[in-house]
Amino acid sequence: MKINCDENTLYDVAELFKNFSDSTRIRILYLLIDKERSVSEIAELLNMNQSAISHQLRLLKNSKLVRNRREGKTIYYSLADDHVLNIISQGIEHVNE
Amino acid sequence: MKINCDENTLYDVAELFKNFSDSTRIRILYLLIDKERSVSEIAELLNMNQSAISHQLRLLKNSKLVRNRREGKTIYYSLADDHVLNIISQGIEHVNE
DNA sequence: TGAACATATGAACATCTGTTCATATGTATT
DNA sequence: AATACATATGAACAGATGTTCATATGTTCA
Repeated sequence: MKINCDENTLYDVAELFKNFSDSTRIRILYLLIDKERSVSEIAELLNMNQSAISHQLRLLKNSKLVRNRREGKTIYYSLADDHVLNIISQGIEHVNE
Repeated sequence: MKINCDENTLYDVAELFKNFSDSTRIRILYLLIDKERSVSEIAELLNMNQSAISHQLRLLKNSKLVRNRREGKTIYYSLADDHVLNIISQGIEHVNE
């Protein structure tokens, strides 16, 4: 495999992986592989408070790894694209060896 | 793609990605894609001091992402396996879109 | 053995990060 | 409009992280 990229790209890559480097965020992303979920649902599943989840979702949103949509009072988050899934599954593969 | 893993695995995955989430470390890894390199060579290429590089190499070594071998006074580091390359190139791909 | 060189290591420090708490914003219902 | 509910946000705090400095370790060669 041939790779070529400049230094700025590598900074961006580091930023990208930062999203996956925290257990809360990666567990959130993992939950979203299944289906879209509301903030409170995620909070409950991870047994964490709503604010913590909300803060992390904002980071993921800013990095364009998740999207959201409002339905009444509830906001549903979902994965932005397949890349996210691919990155996570590659990580899981690496760990399971 | 179907994924199934337990919570502990996700913690490990977060640990794995932590290695790629710092620009110094990812630039080190990127340099090692080419070929093995000594600590001082890496330090010079990244324009950083030897100690900083050495500390980061230790982290990468502990995570088994790099290996090293001694040749006289010099210690050469290289990527541990293709996974590392795969993860980086996937990150670059994602960023270049 | 002593000097020179390459790397590793521990302590100290500043910065970054994740969580909590309190509260604000936005929506639905009465 | 008032209340209840879901989410977002800012401040504060503790703990983690990355770099630097000083120095230790390990190797080679004279």
